[in-house]
Amino acid sequence: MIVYDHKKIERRWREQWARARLYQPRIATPRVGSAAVSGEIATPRGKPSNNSLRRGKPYYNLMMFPYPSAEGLHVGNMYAFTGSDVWGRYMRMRGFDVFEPIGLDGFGIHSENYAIKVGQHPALQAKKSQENFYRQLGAIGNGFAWENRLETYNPEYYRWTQWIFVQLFKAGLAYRQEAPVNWCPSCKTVLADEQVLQKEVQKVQKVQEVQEVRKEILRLSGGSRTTRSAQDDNADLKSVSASSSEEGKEDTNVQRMQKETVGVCERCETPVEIRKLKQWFFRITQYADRLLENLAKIDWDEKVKAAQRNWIGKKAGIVIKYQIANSKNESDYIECFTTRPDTNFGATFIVIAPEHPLLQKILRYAQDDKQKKQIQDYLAKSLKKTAQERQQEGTKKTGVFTGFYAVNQVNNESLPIWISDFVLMGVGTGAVVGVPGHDKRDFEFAQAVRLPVKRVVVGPDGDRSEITKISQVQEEAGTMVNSGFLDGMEIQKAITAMMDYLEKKRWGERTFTYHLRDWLISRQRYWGPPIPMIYCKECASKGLSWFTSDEASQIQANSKHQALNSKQNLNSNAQKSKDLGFRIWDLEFPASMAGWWPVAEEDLPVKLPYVEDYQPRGEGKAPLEKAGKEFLEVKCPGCGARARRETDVSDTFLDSAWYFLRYPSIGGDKGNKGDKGDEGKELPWQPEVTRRWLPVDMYIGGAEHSVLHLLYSRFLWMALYDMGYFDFSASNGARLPDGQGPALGWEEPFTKFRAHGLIIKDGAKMSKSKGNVVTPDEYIEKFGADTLRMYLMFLGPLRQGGDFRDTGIAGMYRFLEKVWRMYTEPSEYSEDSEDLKVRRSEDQKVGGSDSPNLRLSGSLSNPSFPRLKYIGIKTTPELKRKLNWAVKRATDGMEHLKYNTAIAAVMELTNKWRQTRNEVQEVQKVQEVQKGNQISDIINHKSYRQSTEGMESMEGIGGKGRTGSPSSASSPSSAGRSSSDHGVLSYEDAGRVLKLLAPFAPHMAEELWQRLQSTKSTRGTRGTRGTRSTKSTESMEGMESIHTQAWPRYEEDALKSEMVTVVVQVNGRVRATIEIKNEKLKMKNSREEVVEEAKRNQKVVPWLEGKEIRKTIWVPGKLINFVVG
RNA sequence: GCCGCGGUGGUGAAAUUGGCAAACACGCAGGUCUCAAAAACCUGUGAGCCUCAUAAGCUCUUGUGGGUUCAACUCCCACCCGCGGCACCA
Repeated sequence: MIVYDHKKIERRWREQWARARLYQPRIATPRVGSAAVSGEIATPRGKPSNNSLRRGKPYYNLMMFPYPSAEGLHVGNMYAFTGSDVWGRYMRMRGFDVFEPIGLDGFGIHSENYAIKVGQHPALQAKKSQENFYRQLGAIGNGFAWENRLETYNPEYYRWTQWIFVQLFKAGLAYRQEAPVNWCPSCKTVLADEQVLQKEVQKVQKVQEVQEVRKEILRLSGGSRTTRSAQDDNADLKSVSASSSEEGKEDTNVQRMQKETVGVCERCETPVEIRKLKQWFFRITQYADRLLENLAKIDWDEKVKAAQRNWIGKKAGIVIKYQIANSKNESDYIECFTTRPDTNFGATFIVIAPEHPLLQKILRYAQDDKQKKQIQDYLAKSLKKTAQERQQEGTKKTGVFTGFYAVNQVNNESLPIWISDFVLMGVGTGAVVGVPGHDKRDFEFAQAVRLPVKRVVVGPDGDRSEITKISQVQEEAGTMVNSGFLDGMEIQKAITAMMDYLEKKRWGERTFTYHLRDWLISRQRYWGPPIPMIYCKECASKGLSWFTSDEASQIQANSKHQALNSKQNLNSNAQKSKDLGFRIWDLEFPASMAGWWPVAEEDLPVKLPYVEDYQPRGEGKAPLEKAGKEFLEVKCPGCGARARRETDVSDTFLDSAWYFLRYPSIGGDKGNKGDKGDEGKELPWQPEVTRRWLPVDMYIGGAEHSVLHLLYSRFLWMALYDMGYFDFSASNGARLPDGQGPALGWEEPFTKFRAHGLIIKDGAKMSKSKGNVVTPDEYIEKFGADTLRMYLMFLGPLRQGGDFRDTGIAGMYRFLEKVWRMYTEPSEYSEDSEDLKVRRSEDQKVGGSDSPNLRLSGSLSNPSFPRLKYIGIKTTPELKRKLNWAVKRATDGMEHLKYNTAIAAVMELTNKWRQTRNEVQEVQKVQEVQKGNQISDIINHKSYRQSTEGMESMEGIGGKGRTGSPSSASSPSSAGRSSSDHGVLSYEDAGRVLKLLAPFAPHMAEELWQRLQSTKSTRGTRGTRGTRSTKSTESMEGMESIHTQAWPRYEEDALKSEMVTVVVQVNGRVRATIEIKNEKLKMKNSREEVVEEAKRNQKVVPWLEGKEIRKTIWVPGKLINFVVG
């Protein structure tokens, strides 16, 4: 017997596949007369093969590329890649020309930090990592299109990353601004909002804070009735403390419970600080609405869509203007955004953020020096605080009165204007109208600084009393009171009524707020693409920039930026654009852009210079500041004066936001070059190729990129689309599975997205600190990639992840060994029966003709024909049915990414196959013994008779096999033909089983498939194309890979057994099962007959005895339920 | 607090349209083979009860409590727990 040598097999096939370019799809549209069209190698040229799937429609199967930052890939990565590859292989077998590219996201902080850690220059480290990662990625046996790989640090790639930056700049979607930004003191760089995580930390409270909390507890427990002074509170506290015997307990309790959340760096978990720096931003907020609305139309995991909705955070509300009371100037007003204008009659104050622009005026006009000093002190204190400190203070409110009042025009009341750092400038308008009666946060502030509380809503509890406790603050539901024209209305109705009223009076304007902020691009780091911008002092002093150039006005004149220029794309973010000094839709000159010029497209890439001292310095200075004159000094593209390059590099997420666009256009006869666009300009992608392959059909990746990568990619795609860089209009909806284009008119880059789950190890999360990171290498070495793939996919649904345990993988190896044996184990019965000898000679006469009889008889003329134990000429009917069942279940499992069920189906099938074979063997043994003289005994043997009956009517899939007896697993009814048939599954069907296995265990499936094919070809049976040698397992020449074969089909009819099991219930409880003939169900009175049979059933009778059957439920072919009383 | 996903044997899990809960595995137990072990193969394996025992049978069981239905892991209502996202968001 041949041993299953996984190492040899896997190495061999990986080489063969590469040589045959099996996984290189036909990237370009086929050209007439072209001999060497990519991906056509495996098919004999000029001879179209109906078995060839290489002409299928394009299918772009994308997996998130890895960042090669650490020691290598672990089994978690392996899990994800395999999951994606299984899908790709399945789609290939479904007839698509599948493109499954791979690359490395090697630029960026991940890789740089790792390089710093191991003390290696990032450029050198990248080479090492690249080698290691590609080796690992090769070892897992995925069907990658290796010729199309890319690395983000390759100048040929980042040339185009920079190109994209330039395009966004020219479209007004990139801008530079001083802004408070998240600063990681450890990574010494700024972070996008998305890169700051909220982390809960345990914090032991200081005594002072404990007292604050205790005060609150006293209030909550009803200790105080009315708003009181701090002195009162203290007095109260003392007396209670003195009388309380449980004081100590309470203290520790408070200490234990205290938890805080801090913003930390996504990579190193260092608490983030806030700094003000001049930075480049991408105007993603301009796309907030489209990014939000399109979510409803794309086929993505709900989880990911929800995360994006949360992140975009659109809320409807109204901006209300409050006039400053003691100012005659009409432009002196405060704008407050609120979602709850219904409570406006309950407003008792206004609070503004310490960064609010109005404060400049307030300080200028403030009369009282003492108050001015107070304000300045407070501002100094709170502006010094980091966001982290502001947040850590939690619900503890502080504030200072400005001395100014605003007018609430709905009731002409004066609202004192306060400053507090709980109000954030970045949220809404940076000013809040305080309704302490119906907002818990406002209530806390009112209590802290002793402002009045007014009730305007009566909640469902009916409480109409004065609001003195936070538990009385009604936020959600109720009826309006003390609110003039709103009285008696439910709050929802009142919101609308008040909005209508305010808009009519022109005191307010309906609008939306968004949580989404513009995308911060600048990084003061080394390992990234230099931002391709040039700053010219000369131009700056004259107020010149690219936006004043001829090119800019040309673009403005015949703008392609349709969507950006159209009114309908404006939203409340227009407000923010205005604040920045320019609007993109009319390309008004932006003041902050003075002196800035993009590097000309033909001068790209701006190569990252080699800098010895690449480590981040902090203080907002980039390592490239040390790059030397050759890099830093450059001629101004505008005036020709000496100018300076930007030294920041761009965010890693920009590298990965467009890589899927690049993949198809790499390689082939184009090499790594771009292509001429419609206007003769070079583009990062070949328009024809892009039309053919994009958008991505299936994207699989981690849920951790729900907002970062996936949102940025969508934004970039939309922006480029709006700029007119993709033209799908004339193309190819036809390439999609159902001949439909995406519902969105190609506005989205990823038609389908699925998030894979995570792999844990023995119940614990894998992490370097725990030292339980599992690398695939050792398992591939020991068990092979096929076993590891199978094991990982069998753990559970792909979206769910699973727990990696060593015992489980050994079990999977056993399974594959079993399968191996079934395809290689020779039959122990070498003697031919008389019957077979006769047929043999007949076959020899027929020779190689295409007689259909050949299939049934099988030519045994070649002495090398391996006679296998488990594979023969015919498939027994019961196995045929099981095969159909398994195909159905496996197909279903594939479609829903529940690979575990697909594998289980194949397992069941092979179990059945072996079991059936064992039963046949029993018969054969009997025959061997009784050979010749006791034939009649054999013929009378029950199972032999049954099986021959079955064989006669069986023909191909969907054949009307019959077992002639109730099918129960233990009876030997499924025994195949006697000794003339050495096996119970036909060669065709054995091939079908391999096909089901092929996506999971691609190497073994290929090996066994080729063995099976060579066997067939030496037998001279049908299915041979071209000449095949018995050496074909050594070479793919002239062979067709199993991976381009059609996925098996199943026939509904073939699933039906002769006998059907009907469950008999009494009052919903199973009491018996009865077997009836399938045919019986088709008869007119089948119901009556089956019900009668059920009633007579021995096991059912006692349950019906003496009871009246009130109702009988009949689910045809499945179940009977007697309802008795 | 809001949004999303989930909760089924000792473990990973399965259950298609509301129709036999626990398929397929892992683990465990027993057996065959063996001087022995490993491997391989076979058998058993949700819990409880009845029974001398066997055969068979009965009851219970899908986070909790209700409901709809002849019938609920599946649908509805309320709640609990876990994971993930957002959050002094106005």
